[in-house]
Amino acid sequence: MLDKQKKVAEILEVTGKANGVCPVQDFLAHFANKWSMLVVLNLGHLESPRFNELKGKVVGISQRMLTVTLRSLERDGLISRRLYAEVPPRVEYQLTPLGGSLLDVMMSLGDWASVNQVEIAKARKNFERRSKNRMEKISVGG
Amino acid sequence: MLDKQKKVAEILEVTGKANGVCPVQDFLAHFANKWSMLVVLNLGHLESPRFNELKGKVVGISQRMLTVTLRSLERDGLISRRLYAEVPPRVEYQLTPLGGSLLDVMMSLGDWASVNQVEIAKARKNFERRSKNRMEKISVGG
DNA sequence: CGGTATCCTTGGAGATACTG
DNA sequence: CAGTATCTCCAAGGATACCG
Repeated sequence: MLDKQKKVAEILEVTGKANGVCPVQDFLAHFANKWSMLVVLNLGHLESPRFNELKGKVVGISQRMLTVTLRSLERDGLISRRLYAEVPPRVEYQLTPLGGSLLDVMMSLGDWASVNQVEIAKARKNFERRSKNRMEKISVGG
Repeated sequence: MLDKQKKVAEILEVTGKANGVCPVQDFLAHFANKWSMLVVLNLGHLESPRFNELKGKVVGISQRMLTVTLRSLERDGLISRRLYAEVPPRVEYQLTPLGGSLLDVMMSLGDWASVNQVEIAKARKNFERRSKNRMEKISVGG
């Protein structure tokens, strides 16, 4: 319990210092966009998929966003890109070991989200109800 | 190893179905903003801090964004808010058990980020170098 | 097939001023 | 002290058309 607090303190310690950025914050700034983690998950599932194969799996992504996302992940060393000099060209993507390690973290995050999504939804409903009551008191005359 | 693939498959399975959203995706959509996780971390570190105390710790946050962030976390049941009817008013925030469980996940994410930030930075430098070479070939005549 | 290039929209977030 | 209320800006992301 107190170990936990201490560990949090360590993580936050960096944050205050000159130019120090919280690792969690830093992570989110880079990877917490609409598609990156979905692509990582799909690459953990498929084996060396091609561009359009991936596009088919990542439901709703546009060609542009898939390109942007893949470049960004490649840039950070999470995925590798292999271009085969054929006509028409073939490009395959796969997770690097680094990307694979991130996949583990994402899975425990996925676990947490799966387990607790009901409780969160419940909390949200409760919160709505409470604020609605306040509204009703105000708008009785409407 | 194959267990891992299978688990990823489960997480992604929801995604394809009608109105199904990937838990990871869902998580990010709600919590992956600029301040939420920083606030959660700070609440894991401090004990029942007051509004301005928190504002002092979360470096760079504005009054507005702290309010917005706290409301959102409260709405999702991750933190609780206690208002003491004093003059001037005193408000204290703390993590709920749900929020505490999220803190654990964030800490393993923080671990990953801390351990791998060097490798990521290196990968990024490498990537820049490679694209710069391409640029130089193009702009020789400039 | 696997991308770029371009234009456009939207909402997250900052700055500032005011309040119970 | 602990917030609201506005206004504003910018960059993430979508739509569409073209390219090696």
